[in-house]
Amino acid sequence: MVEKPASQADVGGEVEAHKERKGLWSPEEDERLYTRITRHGVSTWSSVAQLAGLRRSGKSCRLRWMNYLRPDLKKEPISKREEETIISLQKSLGNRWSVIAAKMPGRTDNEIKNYWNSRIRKRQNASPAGGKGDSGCAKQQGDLPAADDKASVLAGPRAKEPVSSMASGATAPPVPARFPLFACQLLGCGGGAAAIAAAGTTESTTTHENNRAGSESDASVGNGSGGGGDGREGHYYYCAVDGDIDMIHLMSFDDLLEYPASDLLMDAWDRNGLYSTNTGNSVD
DNA sequence: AATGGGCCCAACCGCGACTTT
DNA sequence: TAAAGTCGCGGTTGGGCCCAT
Repeated sequence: MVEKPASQADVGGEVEAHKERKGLWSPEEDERLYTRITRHGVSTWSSVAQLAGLRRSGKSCRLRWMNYLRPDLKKEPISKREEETIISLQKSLGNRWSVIAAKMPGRTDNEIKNYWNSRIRKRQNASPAGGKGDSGCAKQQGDLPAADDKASVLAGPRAKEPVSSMASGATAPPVPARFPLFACQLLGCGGGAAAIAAAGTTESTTTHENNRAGSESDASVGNGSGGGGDGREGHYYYCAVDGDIDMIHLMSFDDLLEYPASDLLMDAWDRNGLYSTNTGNSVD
């Protein structure tokens, strides 16, 4: 993907040494950017470009990191379940790709936007009946309105909201220590998984896959699945994602309790780190 | 084997919001 | 308070790949 003609890849070339480069990134540029960010973090993106010795705009560096180099990105294709999430969230949030991406750990807004534009929208246009023709889960999606609605509520009416800022690298707010850590999964393919965890700490156990760069000094680096406040006083949520849960909904404990117990699979950890599975809706 | 069209994805562009001075 | 700098978002584009002809 990053291959390019040699004429465009002369990172250190003398010709046009001061001219900003555009186009595809070479492996060497990727290496420089990755090394720079993982070792020193990000102060400003324009300085990253400079200090990494790249003739790229800060904007371009940011885009490359966010969409390709970030260690917490998923490399595998978007799954059926994730596709359903995209459809569901797009329906409730519109084309707020960054907000949608913030609810899908490891996925970027660009990736989701591309996926939507190239596949889902096209398919929906092809089927006049509202674009649900191909999904055997359409009914279940309709039967689980809460997931969408809650996502919508938590996203809030404003353009700026905390989930989005987490995806952009903001620091997670402290999570109240009194809550046990748990993750739950809504039954039914339409609803997909709902995973949520409130932890005694904001670290390690709740992050998705890895958070290598996130351990660096700058908060903008590789924040994993993140977490944050839900915008309502006194409520915090935190995401927990494991290999089987490839998408999440964020909700408060109160929101979660609105689901009937039969709709929930609960994997739970207590605050001592003890794990049990399918414990029903007893989140307390 | 050549080629034309469609698809997919990485990256750019323009703009608004936010932050800093 | 205003201006400049920076960031982040959504829309769009360009090019490579794949497949049918």
